[in-house]
Amino acid sequence: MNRAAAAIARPAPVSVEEFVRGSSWAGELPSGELERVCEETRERGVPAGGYAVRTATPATCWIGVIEGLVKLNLSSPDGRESTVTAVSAGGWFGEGTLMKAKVWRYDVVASRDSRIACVPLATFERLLHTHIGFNHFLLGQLNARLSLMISLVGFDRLLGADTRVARCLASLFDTALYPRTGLFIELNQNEIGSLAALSRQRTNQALQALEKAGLLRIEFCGITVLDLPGLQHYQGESESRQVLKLRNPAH
DNA sequence: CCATTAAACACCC
DNA sequence: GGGTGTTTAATGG
Repeated sequence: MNRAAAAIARPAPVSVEEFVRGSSWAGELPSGELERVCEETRERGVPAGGYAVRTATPATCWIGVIEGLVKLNLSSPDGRESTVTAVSAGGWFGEGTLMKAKVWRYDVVASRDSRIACVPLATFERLLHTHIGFNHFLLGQLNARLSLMISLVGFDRLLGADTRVARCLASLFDTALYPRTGLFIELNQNEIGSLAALSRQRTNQALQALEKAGLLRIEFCGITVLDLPGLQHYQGESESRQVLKLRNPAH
């Protein structure tokens, strides 16, 4: 097991300690406390396709992505899976679970070889109870997450397929939640479909439309975003009539 | 009808 | 061998 983790951390570009010290909330802590957090935080390697977290298991740590990309997956009883969002390097997740149920409500699957930082529950609770600056960070984080989720519900209910793919991809660039997302997103078309709740071939059509519109480039096992504002505001033609049907039905 | 999708294909990294 | 692009038949609004 440790062999795998060591193999994944090839040249180890960023140590856990460097990662924690470089996090946006590190500045909210006094130096002694930050040092203690660094000592208590453990690193874990997760190979592509491996689980960082499994649904219905106890949540014992707050998790930051040092390197790689992980997907937060919901699964239905019949075995289908849907990706709620993907967390890239620099992102943190699980604070809501640690503060409430303390049982994971989703799977977290590495979409490629990843390294994660695990802040133990006890450490997280100490920060929560003793540092107001950390609380400010958490409020911002929860607010950003809520905002993202409201957007996602809107995508599902109001948008057509092409536009939904565009917005779901754009949502991965939320700077508050995912501070260091590069323009290349290493997700295959199956995974993008899972994000937008679409089949693979419909996703492929949508991506081709977006590429034709000059908003992104389709790569092998991923896409490169060329025009992020364009993706955020994209409105396909075929969708507009579906939206019209929903607008002012009585008038 | 029209759009979507699962299944099955043929490429090609 | 898995990711991609495309076709076909089946399905559902």
